[in-house]
Amino acid sequence: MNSAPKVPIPTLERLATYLRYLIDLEASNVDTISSTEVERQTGINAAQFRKDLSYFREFGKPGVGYNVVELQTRIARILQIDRDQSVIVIGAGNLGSALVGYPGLGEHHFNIVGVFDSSPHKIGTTIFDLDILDVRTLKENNALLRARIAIIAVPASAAQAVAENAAAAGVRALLNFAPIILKVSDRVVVRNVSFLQELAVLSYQIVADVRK
Amino acid sequence: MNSAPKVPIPTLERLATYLRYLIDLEASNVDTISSTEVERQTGINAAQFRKDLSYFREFGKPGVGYNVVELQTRIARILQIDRDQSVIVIGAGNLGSALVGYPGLGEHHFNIVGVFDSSPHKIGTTIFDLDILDVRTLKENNALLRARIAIIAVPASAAQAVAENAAAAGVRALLNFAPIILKVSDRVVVRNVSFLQELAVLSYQIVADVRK
DNA sequence: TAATGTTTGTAATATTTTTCACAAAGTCGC
DNA sequence: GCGACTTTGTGAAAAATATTACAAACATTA
Repeated sequence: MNSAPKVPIPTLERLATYLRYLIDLEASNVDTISSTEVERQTGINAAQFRKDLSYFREFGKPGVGYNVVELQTRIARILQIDRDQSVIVIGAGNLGSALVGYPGLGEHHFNIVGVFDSSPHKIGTTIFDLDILDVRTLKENNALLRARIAIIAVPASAAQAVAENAAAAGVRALLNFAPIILKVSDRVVVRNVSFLQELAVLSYQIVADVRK
Repeated sequence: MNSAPKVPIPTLERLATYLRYLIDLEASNVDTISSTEVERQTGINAAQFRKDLSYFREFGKPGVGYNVVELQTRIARILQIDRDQSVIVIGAGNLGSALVGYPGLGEHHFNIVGVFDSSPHKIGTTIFDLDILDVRTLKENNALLRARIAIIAVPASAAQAVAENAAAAGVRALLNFAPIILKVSDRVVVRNVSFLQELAVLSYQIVADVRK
């Protein structure tokens, strides 16, 4: 399906960073930007920026730089966030709730269309205008909701089962907040976010006295 | 200060993963584990595991494997999470609040000792038994709290200023949730968590049809 | 104790990612 | 239009990270 030379994950991560930055630039009425200026403002090497973009044909004009609006549009299209995407959140605890209420998601076309939980105390109640649904009805509900991205914000003990149910319900991508390595089919992509891992690395770095 | 051969960041990240896994193993009364078995259960290459550990002298016994409790203890010490660490949370919105209430942190010796916000509606109120303090008093308060790690959960527009204040207040490490690249002194280490970035990468990967 | 099997630690190799360096393309002032 | 700049896009080099492969260490069985 995808015959393009494969794009490194770090490049994709940086594309998202560039996009944020370009949105700010547009708001400041800057219409052109050079890779050198990107480096000055983001700390990301200018050649890195150019190489990242080079995975997707030409963007810039020699001697001038990049058109802010055009680059923004193209990166958004590459990342598929130029259109609305349905996302479901599984787990309506503190973290799940915070994510449902995070306005940044909607601003970037990630529309949360469903929230699921297993607790009878939560099912049927509402959170940020969304009904909390029974996680046991995930498959039936997602047949209608058609979300391809799920955010897993349940305890570690429930995460693997939830991941499998999500996959069976047609979900193709998981953003996993549970501190566990999920085993899923090749058809499903996973990214993990672990606060503890991040804190642990910082904790080490403080004493290791790493310099930039 | 640190003359040890420098440890790759990916290795540190994996150490945190191993630690979680070892805690589970101990709970299941497993007392010895081999690198092959680690690979089978976590998907992390066995040699990778051994190499990661090799940055910190020997751990295992040829022909046998690794003692679960001992390895756990040593990794915890390496990551400095064998002792209590004070952490402050700046920003008491949905996300900041969720973090304050996240029990996993305390379980791993990350003790949240202070929560700060700028909103007069929040200052003086309580969240999970902690008073919300005025972010303008960060420096004075941290002189007492002595946290070296701060979690930044404020809007992007406030994050840079907050980071600078935290650094001035003696904070040495920042876990930044704001979608912005912080500019801080060499003495401060930063790690960024961006939900949008994670979702954007997933969003790309769904259509790029990446296989493992 | 010897033979067999398992597992570690690491040197060597391979792969991935980043950075360098420069030709080609474009701008600007005169 | 010409010369002096600026900036892109990308091969080539460098650096970082992951994997392979294997000698050495230890266990186990007989």
